[in-house]
Amino acid sequence: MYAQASAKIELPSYLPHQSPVPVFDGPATPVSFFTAGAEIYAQGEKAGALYQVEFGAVRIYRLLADGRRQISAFHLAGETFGFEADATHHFFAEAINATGVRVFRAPSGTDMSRQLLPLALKGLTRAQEHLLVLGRQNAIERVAAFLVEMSERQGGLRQVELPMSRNDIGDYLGLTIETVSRVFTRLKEKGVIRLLSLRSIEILKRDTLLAMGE
Amino acid sequence: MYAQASAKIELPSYLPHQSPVPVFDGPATPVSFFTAGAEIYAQGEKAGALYQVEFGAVRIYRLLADGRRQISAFHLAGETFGFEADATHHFFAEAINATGVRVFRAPSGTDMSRQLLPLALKGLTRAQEHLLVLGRQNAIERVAAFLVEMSERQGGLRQVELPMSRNDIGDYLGLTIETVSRVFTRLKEKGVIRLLSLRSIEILKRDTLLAMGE
DNA sequence: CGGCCGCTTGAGTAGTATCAATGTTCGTGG
DNA sequence: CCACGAACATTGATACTACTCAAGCGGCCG
Repeated sequence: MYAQASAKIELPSYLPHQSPVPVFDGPATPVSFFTAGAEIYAQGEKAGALYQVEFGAVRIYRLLADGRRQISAFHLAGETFGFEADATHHFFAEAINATGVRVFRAPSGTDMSRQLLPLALKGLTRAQEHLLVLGRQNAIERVAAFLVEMSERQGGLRQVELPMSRNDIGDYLGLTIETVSRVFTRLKEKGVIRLLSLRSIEILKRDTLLAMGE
Repeated sequence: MYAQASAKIELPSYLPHQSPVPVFDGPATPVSFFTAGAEIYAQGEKAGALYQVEFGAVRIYRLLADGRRQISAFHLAGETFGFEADATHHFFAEAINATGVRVFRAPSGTDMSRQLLPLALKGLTRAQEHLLVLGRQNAIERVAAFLVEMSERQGGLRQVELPMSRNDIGDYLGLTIETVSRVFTRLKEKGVIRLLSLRSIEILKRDTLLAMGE
């Protein structure tokens, strides 16, 4: 459907908060460009490569047979994804916006354990913390936790860029798009946040937000 | 509160389905015994050791300030846990029943990456799959997925031992104890499962259960 | 055998999903 | 640069699932 595009990519307005340091010492690999919605890899595909976001954002997700979707992670500029427990991808990866991804393929025989372990452990901790959000928090708490997380991942600034749609946020938080929208409205009414645009919010009461996200 | 007990441990009726192979080649370490409810480590404690379940079962969890609890994982005989992204434990670990745990401490300077990476990746995949359950499945689907998971981890047998209480199951699935109980009743009424005892079920219609758990 | 803890069952409610309509934004082409 | 259309987001009304509160049951241990 969507193919890789190598021309006419608009640069997003937000920049990497984490400098994209190569994952391992190897030959410089080219950057692949993906348009909004383009698939980077699919569940069931053969795995093996590592992917580092240069700019843009990526969603990692799984589907149920009836189409219900759970996004297990977003990856922003500087972050690495794509490692798997076996030779197969267990998830889908898609570009959310126009996105640049650097692909690394370790020469066969190379042991990447030392480089990969910290990334895997970081991901594991983040996933387990997200389990608490999905299992035990209500809609307001989930959205608050999400906004705090996005803020911290963007350097803790007041202004937070949300590269993803309300639909993506819902599928990340286990909520419907309508509920996400209503919570945003309530947070606005309470003066906790302000919407600069649909994809850009300003945090006015950080403490309140932190307390909500628990 | 609960201290390590070294005497009068009852052996549980279920056996390891996975032989407890030492995690790394090192001096044989003794087995620590924990009574039901005993803490193995706490959130905030200094991490560093690895733990392998010899017999019994362990729950890994986090708490919210108001006491809500999310169990992120159960570990059965043969499984290894306790590795962290940094030097601090981010979760609590408790024995569910009388449990034997072998503790490994790598000599300082040892690089365990090769051994740990597959474990971390396995845990990451399992956590991400659990996100789908918590985020997008209803009560019946969650319980069905749980029973299938427990069955598979015990060798795919018809009879499944549940070492944990309904409360633990609820906190793992993001449900209340009452809802878990009601779902068990419905599954019984539908002839999908049969309760041999509170902690032991027989799967009568595996296909139905698989379809429910998606 | 009695008491306690864990489990089950029931009634009522809160919170989120669903369905539906309206409003807004953004990208395209005139 | 503006107008249009499609996709995305918000708002409202209603339904339904799972939670809360409460009472009763049952197995297990002392």
